[in-house]
Amino acid sequence: MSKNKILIVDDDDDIRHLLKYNLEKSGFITNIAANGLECIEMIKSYNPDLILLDVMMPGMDGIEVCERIKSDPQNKNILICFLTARNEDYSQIAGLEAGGDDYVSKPIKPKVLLSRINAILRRKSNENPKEVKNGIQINYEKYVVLKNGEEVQLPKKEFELLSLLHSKPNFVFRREQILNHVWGTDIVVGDRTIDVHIRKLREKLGVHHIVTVKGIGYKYIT
Amino acid sequence: MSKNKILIVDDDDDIRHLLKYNLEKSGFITNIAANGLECIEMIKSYNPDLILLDVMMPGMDGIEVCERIKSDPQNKNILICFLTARNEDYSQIAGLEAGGDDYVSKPIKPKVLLSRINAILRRKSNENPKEVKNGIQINYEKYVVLKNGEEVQLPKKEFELLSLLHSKPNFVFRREQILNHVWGTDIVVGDRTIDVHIRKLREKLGVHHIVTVKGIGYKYIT
DNA sequence: CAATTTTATACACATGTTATTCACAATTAA
DNA sequence: TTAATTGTGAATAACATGTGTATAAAATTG
Repeated sequence: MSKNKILIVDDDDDIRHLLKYNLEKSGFITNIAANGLECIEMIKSYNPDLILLDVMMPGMDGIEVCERIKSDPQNKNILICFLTARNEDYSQIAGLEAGGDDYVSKPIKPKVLLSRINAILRRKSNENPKEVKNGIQINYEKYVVLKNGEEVQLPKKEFELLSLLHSKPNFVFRREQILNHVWGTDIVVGDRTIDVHIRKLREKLGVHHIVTVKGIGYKYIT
Repeated sequence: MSKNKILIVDDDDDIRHLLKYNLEKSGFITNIAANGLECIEMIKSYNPDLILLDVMMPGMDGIEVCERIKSDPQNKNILICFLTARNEDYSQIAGLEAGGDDYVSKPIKPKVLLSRINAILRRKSNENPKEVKNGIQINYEKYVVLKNGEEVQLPKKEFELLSLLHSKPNFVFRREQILNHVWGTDIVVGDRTIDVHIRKLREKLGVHHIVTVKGIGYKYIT
């Protein structure tokens, strides 16, 4: 698992750098933004996994920043953790929290923050376990396959077929199972269809990843 | 190895009894439940090894029943095999399948069901890698045989034949039994067919693993 | 919305594998 | 020894899969 990138957004310079220091010491890659605008501009280039977002900021407040971020489907897998001051109104945050994120109250205790961050990331990584298997990594959200780090765009059916096989490495999927999962039960396709898609995958990923088990089906090997 | 207990859960009375009849004929102990609630109530007292669980049922559907069962750590070694109708949505089953179970599509052919059940049970009994029997180990998921740790790919019939013999080391299977299990009861093959397959296995695994019992059949020795 | 490109499927045929048969040799048990 | 049974080599049948190409369907683009 590669290091997680965290974007710290707070108008207070001291807090920014305190957090940066602590998080980097714990192995995260960090970057900082002083306000909502900077944050939004930075997302594209920095592509953080998680944003620590101060709620109370001059100009655009954290809630609004969050809404803007989440409104772009491209960012739907970016996690947001609010930093809230004591006495802050939690009602709005509560709503967002239902979306899966979290918040930490100031004053921030590094240990608390850290465990909170780890919890969020763990939750997230459980959601879509994208381990690398045999040089092939699948990103279900971006709908893209990484072959030795290099992005390979696969058409829908090929992607789904690979996902299935990849989800259980070394497990032999019967042709019937493959049909049911990738094509669905009500669709009838010729019996060469699976083979053709397997061929395409082998062309794109290299022949050695998918192994035929004659009379049964196919398996993705590690 | 004691007889395996199977709990059959389906709302259709005919199917329940058809399955019960077939499975008992094949040597399983069975019990039936007509819906999810009955099933769950029955688990504690009956303690099945495997549950055949219809997906589409009035009230609680099979998926939910499964989730409930699996949520209790006590039941974690109960196997679940879904019975699915054509046109059923497999997306949820896919996830559960990753847990190690399987499914059979309706209309259920007794022979398919039986071989599926046996595969699941074998897979299971193979899970905790106990002693290797005479240097030969079978991996039912990968559909390979490990000969001193080295993978050997066997064709379907050879694999099934070996699986059968291997499942009960030192037990002599009569030729008739072998035919029934590997070839099925309605298929007629010449009387040299078994021998030929045995020969192939001996070639691939070494002659000393399978012993002929003249006039009776064969056994896999440890 | 028509043109174009991409993706999905079909199909015929090549290829390779697996299953089976058969004639006959070897073995074994009585 | 003999009759039954099993082992074996080689031929063939049956089958499953790979592949080139055609076509259909879907998505994209101007």
